[in-house]
Amino acid sequence: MSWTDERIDTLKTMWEAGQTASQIAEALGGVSRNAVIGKAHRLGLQSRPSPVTTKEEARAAESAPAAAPVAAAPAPKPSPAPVRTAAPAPAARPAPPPFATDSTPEAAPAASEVDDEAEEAPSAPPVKREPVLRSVGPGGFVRQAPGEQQPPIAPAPPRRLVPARTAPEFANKTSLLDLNDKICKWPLGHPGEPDFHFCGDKVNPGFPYCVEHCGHAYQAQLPRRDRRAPPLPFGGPRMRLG
DNA sequence: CCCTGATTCGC
DNA sequence: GCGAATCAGG
Repeated sequence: MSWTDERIDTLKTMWEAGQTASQIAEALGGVSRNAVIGKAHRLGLQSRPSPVTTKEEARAAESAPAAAPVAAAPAPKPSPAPVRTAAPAPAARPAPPPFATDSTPEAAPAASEVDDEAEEAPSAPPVKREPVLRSVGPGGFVRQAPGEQQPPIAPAPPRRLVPARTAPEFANKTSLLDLNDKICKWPLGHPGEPDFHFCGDKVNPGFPYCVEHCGHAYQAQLPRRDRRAPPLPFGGPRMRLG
């Protein structure tokens, strides 16, 4: 695999969004985590919150919160003081429903409301996590262990980078940057359009999609005579424009 | 052990 | 430029 502009763009975006190198490598495919890191550095995307802290940083982080902030004894060595911009928290972000209740009434013409869907469970302890389930997909597809085989490129590849700016009405929807191993990556809409997003439901464990979309992605073979023309979910192979 | 990113260095 | 190997912290 080579670093096409497209892939580089994906790398940049995901890297800046706080996705880990492993996640980026997996999303890109065909490259290792190291390759992603190496490329990121070569691109100058250097140094995000790294688990590895230098001794300088460690001391700074240690003394800073404790000591009075006014002290500010300028260290002889310019410690970068890495500012943790924003709050990445890439992994744990299930479904932030800070719905913009105010008015943004322009687009989303046929958007049925979902706000009555508000989460209940006022004090429900979210203790139960996926207990190594082995499920059988709805389409009758054969369940495979996650490591056994790469999932086939089922629907339109989520490769196509989402424009960084998504219409605010869909800001709470699952964007490329929200993708992780626990949520359904089934694309909805078309890349490049403002309402393009991903399903975002909880995945069928071991699969990149939720149970419902696994049923779309993995379909048991039918006898040929019973088979109809394939649905071509996204218009078939991408056309090259220009 | 697992994970993470950083760095090196042969290609 | 690339990325495996290696390093080093969590």
